[in-house]
Parts: sequence; structure tokens; C-alpha cells
Amino acid sequence: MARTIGSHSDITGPRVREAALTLFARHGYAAVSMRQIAAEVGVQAGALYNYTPDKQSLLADLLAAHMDELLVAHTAETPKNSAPTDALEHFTRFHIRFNAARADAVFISYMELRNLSAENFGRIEALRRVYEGRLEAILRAGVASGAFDIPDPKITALALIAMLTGVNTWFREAGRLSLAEIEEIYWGMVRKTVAV
Amino acid sequence: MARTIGSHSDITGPRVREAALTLFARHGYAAVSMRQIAAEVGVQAGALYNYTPDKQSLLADLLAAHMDELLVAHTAETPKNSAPTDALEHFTRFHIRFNAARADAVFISYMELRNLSAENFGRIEALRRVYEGRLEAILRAGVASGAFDIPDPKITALALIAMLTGVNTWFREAGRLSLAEIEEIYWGMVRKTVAV
DNA sequence: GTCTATAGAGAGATAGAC
DNA sequence: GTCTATCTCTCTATAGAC
Repeated sequence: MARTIGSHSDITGPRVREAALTLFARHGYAAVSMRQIAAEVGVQAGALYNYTPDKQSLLADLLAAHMDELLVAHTAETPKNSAPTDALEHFTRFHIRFNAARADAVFISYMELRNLSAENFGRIEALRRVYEGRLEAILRAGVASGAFDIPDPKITALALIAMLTGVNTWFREAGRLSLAEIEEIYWGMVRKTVAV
Repeated sequence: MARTIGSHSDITGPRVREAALTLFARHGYAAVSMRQIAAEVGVQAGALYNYTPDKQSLLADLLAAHMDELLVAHTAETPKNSAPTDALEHFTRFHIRFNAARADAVFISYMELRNLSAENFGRIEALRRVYEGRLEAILRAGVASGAFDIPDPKITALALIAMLTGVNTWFREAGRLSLAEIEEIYWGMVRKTVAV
């Protein structure tokens, strides 16, 4: 990769995070060296330290940014005051669509938590619990209104999220099913799971 | 850890695999050194090479052994000629119970596939597909008999396995729910998911 | 079968020139 | 802001003594 002398902080910064995300997802955090990331970006390893204090912070920032984006997008796209069934359908479709568009970030969000410091781990986990809490709230509202029959809303929330996130392990753009078809199938399963 | 001079191949071998399993699950394959494994066992790093040709084979053997155990146990414990609903209930309970008892092995089976050579990866994946195929066959039999209503048995098989395996991410022996209660809740969800 | 010692490669991070 | 050079450490794997 060609490079020029001079100032590139506005370009190089995002490229570093992008390269780290891709490489961490493909080979794992511990297996990727700073030199590999630098090579992908087209700089020398030392230059990376203009953008991150160390390797661990690079990972933590990627995970935190992903969780932030998830919560912000979910808030922005969620209609207010929906009936529980509508809210659950929206959550289902949002989750599949959002995660399918960010396969690498979702992957490292599950795989690389153990490589975070205790403090960073706590921060990321708290954000994840907020997201899980939103689904749980939808389920509880549906139970309260009589729309859903669920013995344990917390467990059901975790079970549904695991089921939906599982799409990422096999979904391929060129596969047998389109994302729209997958949304339909999964919404059908979610709907029946909570049905009275 | 104390150690003695002499021959211990029958003891040390299993201890090496045990230590590797625990450490790989806790810190990740790439982050664990042969020295750490040796220290856990109570030998020097060089001695490990009496039990594995290299680090990669150690991982591959752990994953292959886990998948073999899974298929053997599932075959042994599965009643013959069950009605689809009974077979599905058995699969659900078996999966939860088997995986809860082997959290470390399940974890690395999902997390460390990318650290396998292409050949080892193909071998492990084939075993996994056999297991998924058994659930899919149950679902298809239920559709054929009219017991289940499922738009896409392959996708439903993957979705249910993801849901069931998700238990491992939060289940703790000392937690709010016993494994028996969890089995009940999940069987309730599975039953409704496939219901006519 | 395990030890000690080490070869050889590669890691993360820093210093100083430009 | 990036480079080159390097410090210091750790890694996998092997050799040879016991």
C-alpha cells in the first residue's frame, strides 16, 4: 500500500479501527499483532499509537462503539407507545437487520469480552443489559396486557436474543434466503413462542 | 505444584487436556501459552510435547472429542421410534443438560473454530452438521405427521439450537433457577415454536 | 517421561529524526 | 503524523542430559 508523508489523522484513525475490527473478527484479538493491523492500514506499527494508547483500548473502543450504536439506532428506530405485539415484531426485525449489517462487530462483541480489562468489561456488559432490558420490558408489558403468555420474561428475553443473534452464524448475503425472508420466519417463531 | 521424577503418561495426558480446556475457555486459545498449560499441570513446557505434536493439535483433539462425546451420548440416550413431540422434548432436555455439564468444551467449540487448520475445521463442522441434522429430522417428521407447523425446518433447527445453547452464556449452578426449571421453561418455548 | 537450556521468531510499546 | 530502529519480553518447539 502506498503512503505519503504528512498529516492524516482524520483518515487514518477510522482506517485503523476498521482494520482492527476486520482482523479481530477473522483471527481473534490475541492472534492479531499491531504490525498486522498497521500493514492493513498501510502504515508502520509505531504510527498506530497516535490513535490508541494500547491494543486493549483499541478492542474496548470497538466494542463500546458497537453497543452505543446499537442502543442509539434502536432508540431512534423504535416507534413510541406501540402495542406489545407490534413492539416485539419491531424488535425482532430490528435485531436481525442491525446485526446482519455488522457481522464483524457482533462477532467480536461475543468472542472477545474475556480479553477486556475488568473495568472495560463491566462497561460493555452494562450496555448489553440495557438492550436486553428493553426486550424484557416489551415482554412484561405483553404479559400485563394479556397479549403474551410467558412463564419467565427475563429468561425468554435471553432466549429470544440468543435465537435471533444466531442468524449471524450462518447468514450469507448470497445464501438461499434473503434477509426479508429470514425476518419473516423468525418473527413467526418469536410470535408463537410468546403466544397465549 | 509438586512433581516427581519418572513415568506418568497415563496421568499426565488427561491432565494436560483438562488444563488446556480450562485455560482455552477462560482466556482463549491464542492467549494461552504452552508454559501456562504446563504450569497448571505441574510440569515444564517441554514435557507437553510428549502428549501433543503441537498446540494446534491439542485444540483440535479437544473439539473433536467433545463432538464425538455429544453424538455418542445423544445416540445412547435417545429412545427409538418416539413420536415427534416426544423426540423433540427429549432433544431439548438432552441438549440443555449435556451442554450445561460441559460449559468449557461448548464454549471453545464455538469460539475457537477459526484457530483450526482447514482440515481440522472441516472435520469438526461435519460432526456439528450431523447433530443439527438429527434435530432437523425430528422437525421434518413432525411436519409430515401434522404434529408441527414449521415453514423451514432447517432454519428452525438452527434457531432452536442457538436458543438452547444460549443457556450456557448465563447459567450458573448457584443461580436463581435450577437446571430442571430451565429445562421446563425452554421445553415450553420449543413446544410453542413448532406448534400447529 | 521430564528436566534444563536454548534457538529463532515475533510480540507490544517507545525514542528520536523528519 | 509517520518513519526507522530498538528495547525487552515472551512465544513455540527442539536438543540432549538424566
